[in-house]
Amino acid sequence: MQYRPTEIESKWQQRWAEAKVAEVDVTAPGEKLYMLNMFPYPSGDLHVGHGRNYILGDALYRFFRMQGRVALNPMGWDAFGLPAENAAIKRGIHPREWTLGNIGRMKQQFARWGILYDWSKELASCEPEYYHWNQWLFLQLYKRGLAYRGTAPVNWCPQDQTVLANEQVIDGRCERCSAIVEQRELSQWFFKITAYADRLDAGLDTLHEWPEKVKLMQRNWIGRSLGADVDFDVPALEHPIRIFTTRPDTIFGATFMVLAPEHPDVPKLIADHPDREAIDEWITAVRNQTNLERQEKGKEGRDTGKTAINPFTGEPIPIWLGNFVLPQYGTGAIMSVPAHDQRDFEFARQYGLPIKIVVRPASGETLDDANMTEAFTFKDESGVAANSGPIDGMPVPKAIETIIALIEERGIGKGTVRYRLRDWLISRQRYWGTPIPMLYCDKDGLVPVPEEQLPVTLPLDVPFTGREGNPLAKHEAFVNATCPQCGGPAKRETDTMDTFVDSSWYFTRFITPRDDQKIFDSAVVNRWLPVDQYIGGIEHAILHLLYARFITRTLHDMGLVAFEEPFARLFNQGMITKEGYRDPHGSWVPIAEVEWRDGKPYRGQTELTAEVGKMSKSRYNVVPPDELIEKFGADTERVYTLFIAPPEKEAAWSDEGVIGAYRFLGRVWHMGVAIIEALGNGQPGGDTPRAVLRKMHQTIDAVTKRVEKFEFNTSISGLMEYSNTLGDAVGANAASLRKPYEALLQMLHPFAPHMTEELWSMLGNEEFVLTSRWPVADPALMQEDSVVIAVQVNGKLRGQVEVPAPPDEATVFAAVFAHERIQTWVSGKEIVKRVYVPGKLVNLVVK
RNA sequence: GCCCCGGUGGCGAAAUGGCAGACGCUGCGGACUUAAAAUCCGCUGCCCCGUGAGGGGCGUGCCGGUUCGAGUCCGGCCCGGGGCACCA
Repeated sequence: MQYRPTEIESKWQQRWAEAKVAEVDVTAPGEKLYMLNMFPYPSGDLHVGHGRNYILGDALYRFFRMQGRVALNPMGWDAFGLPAENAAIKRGIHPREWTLGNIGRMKQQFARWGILYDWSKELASCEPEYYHWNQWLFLQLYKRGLAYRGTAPVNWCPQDQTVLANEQVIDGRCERCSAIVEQRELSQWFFKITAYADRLDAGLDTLHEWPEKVKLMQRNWIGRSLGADVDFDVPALEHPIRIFTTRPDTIFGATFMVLAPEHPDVPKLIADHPDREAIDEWITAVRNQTNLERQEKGKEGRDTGKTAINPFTGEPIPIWLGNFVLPQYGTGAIMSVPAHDQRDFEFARQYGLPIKIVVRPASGETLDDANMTEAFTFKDESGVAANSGPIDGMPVPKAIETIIALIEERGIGKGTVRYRLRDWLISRQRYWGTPIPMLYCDKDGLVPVPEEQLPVTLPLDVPFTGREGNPLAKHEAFVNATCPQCGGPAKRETDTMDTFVDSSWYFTRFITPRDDQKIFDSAVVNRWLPVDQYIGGIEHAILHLLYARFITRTLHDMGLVAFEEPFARLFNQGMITKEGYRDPHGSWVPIAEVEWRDGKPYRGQTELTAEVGKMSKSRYNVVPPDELIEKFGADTERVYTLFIAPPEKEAAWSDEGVIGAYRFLGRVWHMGVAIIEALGNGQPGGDTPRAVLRKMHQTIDAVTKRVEKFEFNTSISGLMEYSNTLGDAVGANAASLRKPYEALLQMLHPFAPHMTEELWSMLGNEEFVLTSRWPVADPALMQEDSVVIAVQVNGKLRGQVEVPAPPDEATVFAAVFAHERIQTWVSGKEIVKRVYVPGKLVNLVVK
């Protein structure tokens, strides 16, 4: 009987769907487990790289449900976003139609992979039933002052014709389309995530089951800095200028001050400057530069001709303007300590400003201040304050503490904490998103849409003409509304929300997705959340995961949820890459067009370069699952995908490697057929051989531990080993292997669910997915009959002896001395203490 | 520049401080076949000695340290990947 995966798989997929096996009653008793894969953007077709993500989640889900947990595994769609709108412009399909079509195809693909989702909980963020609550959430934040409209320099993507959040700008380019982002001064909607900076930072310490890497990235992004705000008197102004520094201990070395060109005091300071026009011109030029251009240009500055008084030395220091001082961070003004800050040092050298050393090495080593090539940055006890009056001789940390106390005493400033994090810009000048529920009334100004009027429905009948701004703004019926306060005419806000708003709370909605009275039921949500296991790509380390942590805290503060962290355990799977080919001009060559000559890739007469990279259509290196499943079955793809490498690692897809997984499943299949035949022949069962039983319990023990640790690759290799053991035994007495074989099927089920389900029923058992449990290892039966003891003398292997298990000391001694090649010996790790024989040190190592 | 994470056969990778390379791919040899595919069996880190059974040496990026014993722990380098980047 041949292994025919295709027939088996469609049969069971249909059966699982009909029986709704994954549907969960959220009020049912039992030990809950909330599994979640990050809900995908419905971009259309899924390739094997996407598959890794969902297969991994499904394997884990099946494992947990076999362990008796009430496991919820929902799936939905992050369905708003730019690609749908671009498709509409390019191909004349409505974004909604395009999105829903893609969702249909992706659902089919999930089914073909044998993935069990609770489809009764399905949601799509583009439907009014969902974005209604997105708008409701916005209003709650608005009420609490956490959503506000403000004017600020923002990132503008000229390609996508919209503003972007800081998190969506990568190396000065748009995350989505790679166009160079421009700075524009615009009035926009923000969420006040900075109000939660301290809690978002502190909360990271409680996330013990998150990858360190992700926590570190978030920590860097939030950028908590401890320091001090200090006022410097400025004779030319009526008020002092406040600076922020993380190194107040170096204040005696502050030899000049630098302001951002945007600093509010600048116009006054340069008002009577002889080169005022030139400086103004320079300021305008700097303001119009993108961050990228500023950095490329290097440091540039202008002297204002005015001075500030260093509050500790009492000396006047020049005030400069500098393009490297950021207006948005700190106070937009810095004290420059060129001796101990690299940027200040470079600036001082460039403009010939004085450098004064005020920290020296604790080691007593002297510093050569005449030939400095870089700043001496002592951040810890390795440095002590020098030339610094009251703090002279203090190690840096102590000096910081003391000087802050002095600053506060004198009333010229205070110790402060600053964050790099900036408010989350959530408005987008695009159509396909959640309308922001706000109105502009000539009389009442900015007016929120009353909750009972929600949802503000996104009109579907809009023209998609291309690049002339947001089509929503041209929809008269949408734009013109009535002011709920005065009853007069009002205009609707036409900006829509960043889709990251949609995804920052969807995990709470999955519990009660059809509730049309409220966003969710707090009691039920508090039972099911936090999510026990969250799975997704590392690309969301900052964006989605930070926003979700923020919004969850706001929900907590509204009294809607009891927890502050939405995801207890996080796992980031690695990408699947595939070799692709480029011609000498750099264009990608479809794999089908590559010819091989002397082991080298060619197209026509040109030799090609092989490259390994992310699968994408533009690279022509996508492996679609269809053919693969047609030929080998979804179980093979699942097993191969999990076996290929540790799941957190990037892995290169190998078409040859797939065959190994297929052969393995084939062997398991044929072994099963042989056992079933033997049982059917009335062959006496007989006792399972001890060695097989032992291997079974050892394997159960090992595989259980490995799956819990996400070590799917070694779980599968363990099962291969075990199956090889069974394969060797099957010739002797197949009928005696029923139990050990069933254990193999049980452990293999999360990886190859269809085949194991089929064999399970061929063995006459009840439906697997509904009844079977994960096997439990018996430690007593794992014990070996004998133990091999390696005898080492001075680290060299001298021989081996075998004694019955468990080994006792006397037997080991006797056996070792009886061994012809061993005259002396000593200690091992587990049984014996170390023993010294005259002149030699010998070890016993228990294996 | 700062901060992380890696470096083991031809390839993907295993290895609570205890016989490095499990498991799989590739390759080679064989069985089956008219033939091929598929399948099954054997070998497969490198070098040397031996006709053979077998034996010996070297091996986890480099240098050093701890230890009876190091891929694993410690110190210093080299190389690769990732994150942040005028954040004061």
